[in-house]
Amino acid sequence: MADDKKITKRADDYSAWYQDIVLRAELADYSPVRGCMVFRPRGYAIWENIQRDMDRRFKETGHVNAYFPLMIPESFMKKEAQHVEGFAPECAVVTHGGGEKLEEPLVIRPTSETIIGSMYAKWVQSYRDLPILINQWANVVRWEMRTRLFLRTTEFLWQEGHTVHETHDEAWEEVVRMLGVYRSFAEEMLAVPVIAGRKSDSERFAGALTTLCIEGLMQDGKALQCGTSHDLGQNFTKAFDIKYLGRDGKQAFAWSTSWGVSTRLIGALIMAHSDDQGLVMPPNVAPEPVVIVPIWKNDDEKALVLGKAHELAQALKACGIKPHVDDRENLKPGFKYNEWELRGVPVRVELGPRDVASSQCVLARRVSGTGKETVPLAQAATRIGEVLKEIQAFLFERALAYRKEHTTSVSTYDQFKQVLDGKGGFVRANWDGTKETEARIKEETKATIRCIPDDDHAPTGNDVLSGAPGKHSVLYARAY
RNA sequence: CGGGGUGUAGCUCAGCUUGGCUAGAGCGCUUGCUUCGGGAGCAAGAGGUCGCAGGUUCGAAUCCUGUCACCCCGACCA
Repeated sequence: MADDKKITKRADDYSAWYQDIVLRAELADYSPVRGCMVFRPRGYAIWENIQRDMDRRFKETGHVNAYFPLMIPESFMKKEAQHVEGFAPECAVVTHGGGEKLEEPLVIRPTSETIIGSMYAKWVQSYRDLPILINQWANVVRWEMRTRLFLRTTEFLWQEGHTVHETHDEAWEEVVRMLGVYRSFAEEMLAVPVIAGRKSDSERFAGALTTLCIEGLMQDGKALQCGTSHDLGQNFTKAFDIKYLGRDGKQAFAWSTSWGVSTRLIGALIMAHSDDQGLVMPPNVAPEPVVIVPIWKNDDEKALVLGKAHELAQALKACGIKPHVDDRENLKPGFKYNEWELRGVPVRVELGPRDVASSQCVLARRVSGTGKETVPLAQAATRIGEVLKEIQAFLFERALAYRKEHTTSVSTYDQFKQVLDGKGGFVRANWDGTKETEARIKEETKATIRCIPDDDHAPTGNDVLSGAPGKHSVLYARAY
C-alpha cells in the first residue's frame, strides 16, 4: 500500500525504472554469478515467442537449424586478424578439464564464425554444395565490464545465421534479405519501428566487410541496436579455407555472411512501450495476451463464474488466442487488476456474477483504452481478437510517432549538441566520412553514428563538425 | 580499473554516534475465520551464526584492522 508498491517514474530515474519493471514483472532476476542473469518463466516466454516467429521466418527464407559446440579451440579465434582483435578482450577461456591443464585452451564462444567456418571447409567441395544456409539458436559469452538485465549480460541467448555462397552478389543478397527479415519482425511482432542502414567502419563487426543493422529508439532518447547482418566477404572463407570447384573448373574461395539478434530485443520491447504503471507488452509476443479475472463472493458464485471463465477461455483458444484464467483464491480482484497491469497484459477480462447473469463480460485494455468495455459473452472471443490487433497497431504507431518526433536534422554542430542535450533521439547530420570526425564527435558528445540509413543520399551540405564536404547523411545518437 | 554507496528475516529498512539483558518494525509467508466488481481485516505462528575473518573487551550488529560481495556513476560491447 505504501511506496514499495510503486515503481520508479521514468522521469525520475530511467535506469531505476527499467530495473523495477524487469524485476517486478518477474521477467528476470540477478544470478549468483556476476554479470549473468536468470530468465524467469515470464521473460523466457517472451523469448520463446520471439523464437517461434523468427524461426518460421528463417525457414521460409530457406534456412535450416543446426548446433555447433560451445567451446572453440583458441587457435581458431586467431585465424582472422580483425576477428581476434575485436573479440580477444571479452573472451572467457577454459584452461583445465578433467583435472588437467589442457594442451590448447578452449574459448567459450563469443560468436561462432570460426568453428562453423572450420566445419564448412569440410562440407564445401563444389559449387553444387552451395549455398549453405544454417542458423543456430545458442548462448554466447562476452565478458562485459558493466551489465544491464537483457541489454548487456555476460552470457546471453541469441540466434546466429551463417551462410556461404558462390558469389559475392549472392552473399550480399542474403545479407540484405536477412536484415529485411529482422526489420519486419521488429515492426510486426515487437511493434518497435527500426531504422535500417549500414554501420560506419568503426562500428562494423570484427572481420566483416560491411555490417548492416536495424536501430530502434528508446523512450529516454537513446538508440538501441536491435539486429545486425554482416557481409563477411572472403575474410573467413580464406582464413578457414572454404573453397569450391566452380562451374569453370577452377578452385575459388566462397563468400560468407552472418546475422544475429539476441535476447537484447526483450530490453528493446520493454523500453519502447512500457510506462510508469509497469510493463506494456505487444499482444504478438506477450507471455499472457489475455487474462481472465473471475469475481466471486461465495462457493456458488465461484462455481458459476469459474465455469463461464473456462468456457470463454476455450472460445479464445479456438480463435488462436492464449488465455490465462487467474483463479487464485487468496487475492481480491482489485489486487489482480493491478498486478496484471504491472505485468503488461494487453487485455484483461473481468467476469463476475452480474456479468454471468446478463451473459456479458468486461474488457479492460492496458493501453489505448477508452475505459472499460462491456461485451456479450457470445461475441467476446471475436471482440478480444480485434482489440488485440488494435493494441498491437497502436503500440507501433505510438512508437513511430515518438521516433519521428525525436529525429532531428541539423546543419551545425551547435544545433547538434543542443538537440542531444535537449530532447535527445536521432540526430541526422552530414558526415565527411572520416574516422577522425566520428571519433571527435563521440569524444565530445558521447554520440555515435548509429547507421548510414538506406535512404542515404549524396548530401548537399558539409560535415557538421569538420565543415568538409559531406559524404553521407547519417544518424547519430547516444546509444545503449 | 578509478569515484560513490550498501551488506542485519524472503523484501525494504531501523538499531551502530555513546558496546550491555531475549536483535526490532513494515511488507511478504503459514494456519484459521470473515472478506471478494480497483492493491482486504482480525487472530495465532514460522523465519536472523547481524557479509566473512581476525582483534579490543567481562561482554561486539555496535569499536579497530583486514577481506569479500553487490549496486550506482565513468573508460569496452549485441
